[in-house]
Amino acid sequence: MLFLNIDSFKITINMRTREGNKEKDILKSAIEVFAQTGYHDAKISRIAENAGVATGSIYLYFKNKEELLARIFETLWEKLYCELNAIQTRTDLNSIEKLEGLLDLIFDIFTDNPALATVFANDYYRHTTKVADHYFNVFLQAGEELIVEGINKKVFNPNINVLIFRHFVLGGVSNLLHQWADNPKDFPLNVIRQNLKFIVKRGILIVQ
Amino acid sequence: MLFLNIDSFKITINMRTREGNKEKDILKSAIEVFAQTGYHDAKISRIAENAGVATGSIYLYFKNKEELLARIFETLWEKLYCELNAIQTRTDLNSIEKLEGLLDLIFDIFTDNPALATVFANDYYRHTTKVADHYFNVFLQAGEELIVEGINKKVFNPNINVLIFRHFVLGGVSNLLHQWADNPKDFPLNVIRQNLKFIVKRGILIVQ
Amino acid sequence: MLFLNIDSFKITINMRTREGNKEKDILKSAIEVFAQTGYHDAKISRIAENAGVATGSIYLYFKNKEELLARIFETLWEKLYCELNAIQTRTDLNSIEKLEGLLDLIFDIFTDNPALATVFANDYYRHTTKVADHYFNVFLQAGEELIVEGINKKVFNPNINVLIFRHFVLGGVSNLLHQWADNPKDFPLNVIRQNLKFIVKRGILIVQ
Amino acid sequence: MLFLNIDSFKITINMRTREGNKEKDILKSAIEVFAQTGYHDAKISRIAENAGVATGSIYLYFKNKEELLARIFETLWEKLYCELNAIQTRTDLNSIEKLEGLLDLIFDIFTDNPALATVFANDYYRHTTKVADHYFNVFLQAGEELIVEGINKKVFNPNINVLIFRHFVLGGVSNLLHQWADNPKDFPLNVIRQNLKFIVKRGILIVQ
DNA sequence: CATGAATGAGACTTCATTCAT
DNA sequence: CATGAATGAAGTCTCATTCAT
Repeated sequence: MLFLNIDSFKITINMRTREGNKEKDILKSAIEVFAQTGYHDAKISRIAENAGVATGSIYLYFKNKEELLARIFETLWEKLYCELNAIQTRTDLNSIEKLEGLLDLIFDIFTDNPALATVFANDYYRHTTKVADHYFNVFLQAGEELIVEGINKKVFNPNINVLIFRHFVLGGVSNLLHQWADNPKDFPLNVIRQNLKFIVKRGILIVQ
Repeated sequence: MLFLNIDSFKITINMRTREGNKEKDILKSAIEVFAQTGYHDAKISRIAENAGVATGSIYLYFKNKEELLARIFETLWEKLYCELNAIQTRTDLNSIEKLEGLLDLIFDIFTDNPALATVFANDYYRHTTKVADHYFNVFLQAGEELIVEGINKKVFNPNINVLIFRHFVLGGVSNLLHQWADNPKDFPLNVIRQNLKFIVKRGILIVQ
Repeated sequence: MLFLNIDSFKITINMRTREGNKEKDILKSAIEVFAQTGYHDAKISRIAENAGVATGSIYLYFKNKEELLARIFETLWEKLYCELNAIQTRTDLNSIEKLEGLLDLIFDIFTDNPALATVFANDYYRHTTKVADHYFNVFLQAGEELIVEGINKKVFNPNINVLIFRHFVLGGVSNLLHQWADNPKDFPLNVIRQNLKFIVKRGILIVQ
Repeated sequence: MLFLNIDSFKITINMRTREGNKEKDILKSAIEVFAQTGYHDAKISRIAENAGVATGSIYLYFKNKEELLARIFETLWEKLYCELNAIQTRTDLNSIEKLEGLLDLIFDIFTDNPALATVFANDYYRHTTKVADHYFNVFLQAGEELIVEGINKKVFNPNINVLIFRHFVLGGVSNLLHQWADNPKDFPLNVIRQNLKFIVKRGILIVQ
């Protein structure tokens, strides 16, 4: 009896917190609207409507419009960083496979949410915050380590500047995803992925 | 004496207005301000002040803010297209040299005007117009032709999707130039250029 | 044991709700918050938090924010009116003593609740209601009667316009209390009280 | 000829600056609207409409709504201070006449602009700024000096605390003007002025 | 009675664009 | 052609109030 009472009490408590996670709904909606119109032309009222909440509700979960964008990227980079770490610590993969894994990772994330690619390509650098940038750099540095490891193992070309390589590949991938998100029928994603890996690998591999 | 006074008075007044092409001054100023603040946060009044003209004068030369950005890129792509054509028609260069020439072309243009790289990376896709896009595509297609020619001459890998390659390289180059424009001390431009060529070539070349 | 547990559980729950009069808690809290921030900048949520109740609970006791302020003053004027009546009906006091008693009355009330002086000085006239104003006027008229009585008894100067005198003294007292509530260390309340009585009675001139 | 040219040049310049002083129009309108609705409920759009300008024009002359109120009082206190100084330096007036002159000064200013009295009574203390407060205190201290001078000349009672006297009289005067501004028909201003001077000087008691 | 998440109306402020001079 | 003061439309954000639990 006592347990039952306590349980029903807990249930009562939980019912007060929203069932459908409104915060996630808003973030999802914001990504879509940001992708469609760009950060500046995205109206809070439209994000709210698209999320199925009232305009004011946005401000229960986010301090302002800027934080909305920042949180999108914080979440994104954190997720990417965690999954990259999982790849990095695997011992059953060689450096080439790890690099391919990293590219797959990026493609998988953005395949699940194409709008994110558009928002990243158009609005990230202009509107990022210190916190979001921190997460971004942590992720990028983990990526760099993967390359450095490959260089040390004499699999990747040591003459390539890692920082430049990273910016080049990131820009290329981001642009490809951006174009794909805007016009997915022009080329299938798996074709992009294969071509990309080929270009990246043949570029970095030591040619015998 | 009287005339002289009046003349010198007029001259003083005239010195506030530029001798040269006011339209060019405005475009130059717009590129700078767009680069600094982004298209949306760029205020017409600041572009005018930076150009040494009155706010209203902008509208004597440009229909509106959007056209200002559009004209920047129309000019840019047109110039790139012309110079690429000059390369393309040369008979003393092989495909590899032509590809390198294209990359050099892009680097040279943006080296002369780093702000342009920032504006392109951040604001082009969101705010371009049909006309600007037309010039852009004409330039890109000329670039594609150069690649196709190389494939036909069995210099470039025929398995690579040219469209994907083009988007990848363009995104990569643009991101590199953007990073460099924001932070030119991180890596010298000639190092970027060399690395880039190496990555692009080793990626696309048929390995013997 | 089971019952005991349930009881103690309920008690724990109940301890979060106040034992005492929730309506009074809210009014007390409202006075504090109104004094701190002014009526307009006072947030209902802050009044609720400060009172130890939920935001929505305010509306169980008060129709809206306006009524909160109105009730504060209704209570105040009613109390002042009752106590003034007690003075007025005393036969052991002459007119001068009754006037002093009225001033003491006002000082005593606001000494107990300095925030009230600030709220009165800043927000009463702008946000009062008909009901609160009615109570206010009833109190003021009782004060006027006291003065008229003194005039009839040839103790107070008959040339003084009673209405003007009342507005002048009320304004002066209210401002003094307001300044004191904001900065109680500048001058002790009893000094204010003595000076005030003196000025009201004798003015500023040295009497020959 | 030269002079003529220069003159006509100046005229051209002056014609560009507005003829009707828009800044003053806006301040005048703001005082009216602030008096009618109070600072918080005064809408910028209504102040603009009332001033005969567009909403956005307000912001050409004032940083924001707060500065609008601050400038009203800065102007007011500065004017009062200057005129009080003129009185203070006169040698043909004794201390009593100077005190009366100060009260006349205040009455004259607010008679010209009754709304100002309402705004002062209701909104000054809550919304003043450091700058406005500085001007206010400079004026009040000049008033205090006048009283101290009277005390030194054995005309005013030395037992009266000057600070308390100042707050009392200021509060009383302000309340009287406020009541009068709201309801000017209840009592004519000259009656208020005479009664006030009498009470301030002589108090309420019949002097034997 | 009590709660506090959700609502949405409304105001301040910005800034691209205009137009009288 | 040139000017820059003036315009006014439109979006972000706040907060009193409600209502499902």
